[in-house]
Amino acid sequence: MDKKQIIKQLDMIAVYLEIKGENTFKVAAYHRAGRALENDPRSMKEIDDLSKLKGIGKSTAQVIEELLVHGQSSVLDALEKEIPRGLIDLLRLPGLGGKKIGRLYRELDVIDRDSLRKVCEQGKVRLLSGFGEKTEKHILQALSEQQRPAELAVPYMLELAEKIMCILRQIKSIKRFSYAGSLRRTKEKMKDLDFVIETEQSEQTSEDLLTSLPVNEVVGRGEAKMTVLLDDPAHVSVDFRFAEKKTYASMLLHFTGSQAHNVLLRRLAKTRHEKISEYGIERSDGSVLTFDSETAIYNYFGLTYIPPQVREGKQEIEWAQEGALPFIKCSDIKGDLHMHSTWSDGSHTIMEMASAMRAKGYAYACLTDHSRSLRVANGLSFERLDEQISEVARINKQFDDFTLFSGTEMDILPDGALDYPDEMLKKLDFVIASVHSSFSQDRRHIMKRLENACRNPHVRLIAHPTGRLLGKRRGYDVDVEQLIELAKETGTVLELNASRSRLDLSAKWLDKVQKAGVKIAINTDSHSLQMIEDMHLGVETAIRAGIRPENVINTWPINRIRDFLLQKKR
DNA sequence: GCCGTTTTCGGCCCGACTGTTTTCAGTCG
Repeated sequence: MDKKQIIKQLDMIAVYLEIKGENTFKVAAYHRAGRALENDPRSMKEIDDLSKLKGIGKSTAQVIEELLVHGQSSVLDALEKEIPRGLIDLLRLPGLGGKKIGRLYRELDVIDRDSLRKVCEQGKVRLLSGFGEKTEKHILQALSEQQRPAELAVPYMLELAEKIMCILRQIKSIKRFSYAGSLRRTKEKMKDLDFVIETEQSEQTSEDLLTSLPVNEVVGRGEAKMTVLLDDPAHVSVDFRFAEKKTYASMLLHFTGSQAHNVLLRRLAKTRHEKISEYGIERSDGSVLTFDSETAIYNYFGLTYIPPQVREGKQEIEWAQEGALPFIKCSDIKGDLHMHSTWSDGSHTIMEMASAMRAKGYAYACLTDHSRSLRVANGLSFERLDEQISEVARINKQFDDFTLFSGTEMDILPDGALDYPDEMLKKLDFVIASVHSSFSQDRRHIMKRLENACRNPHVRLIAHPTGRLLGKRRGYDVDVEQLIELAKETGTVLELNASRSRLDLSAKWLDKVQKAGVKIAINTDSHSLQMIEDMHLGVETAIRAGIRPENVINTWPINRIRDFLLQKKR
C-alpha cells in the first residue's frame, strides 16, 4: 500500500470516529497522522521509524504498520462493520457534522440519504432535542439539491472574483478589500471565494453588497461576516469578512489561510504565551496588538514574510525563521517571451502588444505567432513569417529602452515533424515548439514528438508542456519526468505558461524541473492586452513550487537573455 | 490519540453564526 492510500485510510478512520461521536481530539489525531505522512518528503519505504514523526504515536504507527504489511487495518475493519457506510456521505450535507449524524443514526436508525429523507418527511427529526423544524427543513432542502462540484477551477473562480471586485469598487462604504483564501494562495481549484473588506459600517456594506451582487441565497449574515451563494451556474459560495482599519492585516492573514498554516501560527504564538486571531495578537498581559501589514505580523514573531502560495502548513515557518525566502517575485520578471498578435490569432497589433509590454516595465518581449499548419489560428506561411521578421525589426527601431525579439510558436506536427525547416528557424531570435494537435495519441507518440522538438538545435523552449486546460481538458499523455530529462540533456527550456486557463507546468512538476537544473520561462502566451496581466499567476505558481529567480530565464537582464539566445544549445 | 524548555496528566487553535435554547452546542472555516 502506498502513502496516498494509507493517508486515505487514516482519514477514513477519523471520519468513522467522528460519526461515532468520539472525542474530537482523537478524531483530529488520525487526521494529523495523515498530514504528518503527507508532509514528509520521504516515501513509505524510506521512513524507518514512524512514531518519530511528529503527530504519529504508538496507536497510529501501529495502524500504519498494519496497513503496510497486510493492506488492511483491523481498526478500520471494525469501524466499517460497526457503522453503516452511507453515513459518511451525509457529512457532505451542510449543517450536518459527526455529532448530529451520530444521533440520527442511534436515535432514528438513519443509515443513508434515503432513510434520512424518510425520517425528515415523517417529522421525526424535529422531535429530537437539539434539532428543530428549521434543521429538518434545511436537511430536506440539502438532500433535494444537486451536489455541487466539490471544487471549481481557477479560471472560472478568478473571473467571478474579478466581477465581484468591480462591484466592490463601486460601494462607497468600502475603504479597501482583497480576495483571500485559496484564490489568494493561487490554488488550481477551490471550493469558494473569500473577501476581506475594510469598512466602518458593516451593516451598510452588507446591505449594499446584497443590492448590487447577483445573489441566489444568503447563507448567513452577521455583524462580522456574510456568506452568500451567487446566482452563477455553479452557485459559488462567497464569504465576505468585515474588518476595521486596525484589524485589516490580521483579518487578511487569517482568511488567506491555509487552515494548516494558521494552526502553525497559533501554536507558535502559544509557545510565546500569546494568542493570535483575526483581530490581532493578544499578549500575556491581555493587551491586544494590531498591525499595518502581514509582513509586520510575521516580523513580530521573528519570521520573514511568507508569500500566500507557500502558506500550506508544511515547513514554511521554519524556513521563515532562518531568513528571507529566496523565491521569485513579480518584480523579478524582465520580459515575456510568448505572445501573439493579429498576424495569427491575437486580438492586438504587434505595436500594441509591444507597447503594453514596455509600459508594464519590461525590458524585452518576444513575438511568437503561430506557425503555418495551425490554420485555425491563421498560422504564418514562410512568406508572412519573413515579412513579420522585417516588421519586428522596424518596430524595434522605435524603442531605445525596450527590445522586441522575433520568434515563433511552432507546431510539433502529429508525425513528429516540425512545422518550419531549420533554414527558416535560424532567422529567428527565439523558437518555441508546442503540441496543438492529435492530443489523443499514446504516450510513446507524444514523447517522440516532444523529443524531436527538444533535439532540434533551434528550439529553445517547449510551451505549455502538458497541454491541459484547467477545468476543461486534461491535456495529452506526456511523461513529464522523461521530458525534464530530455530538456536537461538538450539544454531546452520548459515553460510555465502563466495564462489562467493553463498554469502549465504545475507547481508539482516545476519543483522537479528546478531540481533537475533545467531552466524555466514564465510566459503569458498573451492573445490580447488583458492577458498580459496574468503574469502574476505564473509567478505565484512558481512561488508555490519554491522556484528561485535565477532559474527563470525571463528574470535575466536584456544582455544576458541576448547572450543566451545567441549561444548554441548544449 | 498525541505530546511535554510550564506538563507523563491535562491540555489540545480561535471565533462567527445558526438554531436551539434561555446559556449553549454544533458546525464551519
